[in-house]
Amino acid sequence: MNYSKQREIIIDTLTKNAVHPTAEKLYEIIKREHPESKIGIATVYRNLNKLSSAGKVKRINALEDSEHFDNNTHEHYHFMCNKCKQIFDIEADIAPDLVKKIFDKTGFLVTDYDIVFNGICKSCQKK
Amino acid sequence: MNYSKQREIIIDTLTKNAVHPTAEKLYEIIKREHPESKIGIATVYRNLNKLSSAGKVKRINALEDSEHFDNNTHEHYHFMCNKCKQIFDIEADIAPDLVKKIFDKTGFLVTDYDIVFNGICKSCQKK
DNA sequence: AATAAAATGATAACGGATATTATTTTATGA
DNA sequence: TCATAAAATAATATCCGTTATCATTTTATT
Repeated sequence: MNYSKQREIIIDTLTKNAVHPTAEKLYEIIKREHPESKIGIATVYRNLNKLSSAGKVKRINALEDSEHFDNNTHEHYHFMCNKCKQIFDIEADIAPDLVKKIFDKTGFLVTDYDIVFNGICKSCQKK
Repeated sequence: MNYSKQREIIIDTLTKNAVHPTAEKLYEIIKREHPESKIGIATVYRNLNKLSSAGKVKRINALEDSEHFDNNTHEHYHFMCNKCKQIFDIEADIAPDLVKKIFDKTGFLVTDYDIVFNGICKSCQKK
């Protein structure tokens, strides 16, 4: 992967915005914060795809219309609040050894997975 | 929900096809098996949405372009093989008490979730 | 500096899903 | 059982997130 200014901005912006933005959201932020960059939406999609194939970004399939992205590729899950629509991190230790358990039980080799819980977050419950 | 012949066919066909079809696939099967029914694709989508809101059908977000549906609404997970693209069931006991664990740990109230593993199934590994 | 490979911007195109609308079917109850 | 309102349907236009295309620019290599 060759260097590009745009990719640097994309990675940088995703890292600074740990809110798990969609490609579109990320594009908006970049346009706002780097108006000189003249970056195109296709470039954002192209790079997020490339980075997620390379394992440098995690794609989150959030039971919604569009995908979200996360610069944290360490094992963890997500929780999306149905009211405020925010996405929170959930530590992976609530369900240990999933890959091994599945292999032992079924012989299936898990290479990737994505766990997204839906519900109401703590602060939205109080409202 | 009022009765309709089309909805009956949709439920019936989904029940008989435990392969977790997409709306489009289901539509094709119905056209083939009930050519007299003249069912429209929008009706299939409309009913699957309605049935899943009513909890009578489970929507599966399979890290793919389109959604799949499952008539089995009991708690279980899914495994999608990257080679043969088949979707298999995984029993829920590999990760017990997720909802409770999340609530205890974070205060978030989980109302729904969807776990889809990706990888290579047993028979595709041999090839 | 010359060249090839990679990346970009602009935008057309794709495709899954939904909205629209006129029509038909179902449920209700007089 | 007929009249009426609500629900559902078929056909299709539309929406919108994402990808493909392609001419141009940038990066890496020698």
